[in-house]
Amino acid sequence: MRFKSDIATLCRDHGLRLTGPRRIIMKALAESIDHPDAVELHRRVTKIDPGIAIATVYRTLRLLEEKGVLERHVFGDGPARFESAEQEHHDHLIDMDTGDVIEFRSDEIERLQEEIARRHGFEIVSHRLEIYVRPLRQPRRAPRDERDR
Amino acid sequence: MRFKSDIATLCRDHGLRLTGPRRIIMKALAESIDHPDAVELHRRVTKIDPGIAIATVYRTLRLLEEKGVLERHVFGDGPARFESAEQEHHDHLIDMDTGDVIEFRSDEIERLQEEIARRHGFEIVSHRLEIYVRPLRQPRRAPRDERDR
DNA sequence: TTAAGTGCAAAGGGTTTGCACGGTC
DNA sequence: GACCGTGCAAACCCTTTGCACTTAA
Repeated sequence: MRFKSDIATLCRDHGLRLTGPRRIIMKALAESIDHPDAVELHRRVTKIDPGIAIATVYRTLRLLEEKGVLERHVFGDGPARFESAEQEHHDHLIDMDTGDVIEFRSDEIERLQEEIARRHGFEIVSHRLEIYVRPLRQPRRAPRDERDR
Repeated sequence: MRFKSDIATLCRDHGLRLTGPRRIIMKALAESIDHPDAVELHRRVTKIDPGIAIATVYRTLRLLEEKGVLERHVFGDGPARFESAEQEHHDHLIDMDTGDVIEFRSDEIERLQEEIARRHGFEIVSHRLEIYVRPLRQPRRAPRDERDR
């Protein structure tokens, strides 16, 4: 997860004290390449400092969300998952087999949404587009031992 | 909420017993023009029979969802809200001022989603598009019969 | 020094479930 | 008469919160 600036700067800029737990939690976020939920993140930080309470993880996540540093997503009926808000807007493909999240962006879809909202007399505050998917079976040649059956 | 058939038929077709609570809950659903959640639905049915437990409402909703009669939606981080699954697929505009839900459909967006999923090597299982909106100050409301396609 | 941050445990909201009783088929 | 459905209360999961203690600034 990429942030605009380093952790100390991020805290200073938002009026947050740079505490031990905070540093570890934000470092774990920065090193995440996925979209972890609070429990998973807590698992990661307690490997470094087992004393960190899950309440602190929840508080830090909420705080960073309020400051606009993180974005919160709820896929299906699962727990909230987080990603950096400091990147271009995008939507998500969710691989239902693995839970993996793939980011994508479609200007065309964005434009159509604007148009639909306007046509109904609204302006968009935010939106959420999630496509729940399964891997396509690759068309493949049958291996030798599967032929001629 | 419109169902394909009457309540008795709906139950029989899905192997469900037509009990008193069930009849009242399904009648309340049929008469709903909005997208109620379990608590709101419970409020409505207890006006007719105050003895109906909220657990029964939850069980009935889950059952009907599993049978493919209802669709479950979670808007924002609110409670699950339900609508008939026996209608054409559509997406939702959510008026953030009132909580009202407006249905819309865009074949163009559907097509683009298919394209995106395929390009990433996936097939779509389901998707969810929610546009959170606020009324424009000089609203130009779409006529009732105007379509998005 | 002192307000912000923390750990812990308890509480919260929405939803599900175990149990014994009651009603439908 | 089976067995499904129900009411009730307790349990559940994820998340927040009250409290007393600790710590960064």
